[in-house]
Amino acid sequence: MPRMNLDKRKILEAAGALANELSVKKLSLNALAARLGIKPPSLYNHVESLDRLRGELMAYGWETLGNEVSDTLIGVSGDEAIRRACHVIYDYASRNPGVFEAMAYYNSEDGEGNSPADRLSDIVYRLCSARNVSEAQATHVLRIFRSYVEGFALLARHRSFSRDIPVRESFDLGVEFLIAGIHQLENAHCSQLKNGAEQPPEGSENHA
Amino acid sequence: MPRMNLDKRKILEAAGALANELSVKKLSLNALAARLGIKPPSLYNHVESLDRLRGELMAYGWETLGNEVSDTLIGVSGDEAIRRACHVIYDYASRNPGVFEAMAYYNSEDGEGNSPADRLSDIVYRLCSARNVSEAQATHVLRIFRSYVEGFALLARHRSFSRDIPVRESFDLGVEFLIAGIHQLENAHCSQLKNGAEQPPEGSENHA
DNA sequence: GTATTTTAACTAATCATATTAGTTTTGTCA
DNA sequence: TGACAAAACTAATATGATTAGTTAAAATAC
Repeated sequence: MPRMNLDKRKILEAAGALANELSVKKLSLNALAARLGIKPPSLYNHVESLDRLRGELMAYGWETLGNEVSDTLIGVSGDEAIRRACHVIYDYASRNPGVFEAMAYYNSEDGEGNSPADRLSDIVYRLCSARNVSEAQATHVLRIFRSYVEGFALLARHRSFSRDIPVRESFDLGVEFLIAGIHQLENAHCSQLKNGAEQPPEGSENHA
Repeated sequence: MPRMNLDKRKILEAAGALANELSVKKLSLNALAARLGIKPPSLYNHVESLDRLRGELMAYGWETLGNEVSDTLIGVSGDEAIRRACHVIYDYASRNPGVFEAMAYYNSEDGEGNSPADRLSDIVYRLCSARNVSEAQATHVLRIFRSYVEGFALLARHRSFSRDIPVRESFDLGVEFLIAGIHQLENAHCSQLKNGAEQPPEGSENHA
């Protein structure tokens, strides 16, 4: 009978914590209600259904992550911006495995345009147009980065990687591969423009 | 009372078909039993639990995919082998979205060492050692490829990509980025060996 | 060929969880 | 203060996984 002072935020935070502890698929209304100190049916005053809750958790995760990425990129540009964005995403996924799983699974199906994918789009598009990479190719680049980063985070979460070789190094190397790929695009485009001979990309500067 | 002639294979095929039609999370014993012409409890003569079934579906998917990859690679080597392997995986994921989702989600947690990830390992390791890429780096390369290909397939499945720009082109471009990355590693290693100055990698040969 | 054992189907029952219906309580606002 | 809306509750329903216990078909032993 007492009133908890619940709002969407508190509920999503509790749901996120549960998802991180148990995994999304084990996130239940029972467990969530227990954690919030209410009975399961009371949740329906705040949420339409369990499935919808998962969808909102996804949106909440993207929003949080989008903010973290934005914060990291203040005053940073060029390749370094991409690197940092990738790292922030990867770290977020490590810290919030359950929420990140929701973000990957419940992708954009349930309405809720995923704003931070949009935010990431912006970053990549800006970086690409700062170089001479066409918008169509920027779209390719965006898809490639998202695929790599999300795929890596999911595999790492599922412990699909043996642990004898540092996982973080693999991730970083992949990011450098992709950044080098952008440079290739840029150079290909430049040499087209200049109509000159093929100019080799410089390669990543900091990797063994 | 009549006896269906069920075996694991038939059951997994029906489960796979259902997963592809409905998605893994909607794969239920009810639906599966109905499709097989038996009552739900009878399934327990063949399968330990729904969760275990999903795990076996994952293993079955990896095995099938592993065979397809092997078949494709007969008589093919070098970069082309990598390209083909990536395409086969991507096609498989497109044809069997539900099963592939199981393969990504239920990764190796539930026992069942995933043999075809091993098969892919073999391919990548062989390709790397044919060049001068160390074993540790081959591990990085393997992780990077898996992440990219699985991540891309999942995002494509979830329709996270706008459809105005061909998705397949994005995928192919990413594969070329990663192949170029392997070449970079190779060159980096060669120039170390020769103790020469840094030699810029040549870049991928066939992309705009 | 019959008897025994195992296998795979069944029905009936249980349990967990999401969800709905209907009620009560609490806080807000005129 | 008194009406109203929001948010909690209890009780009930539905669905789906799972278990218990039963029966019939196939395989095996004699």
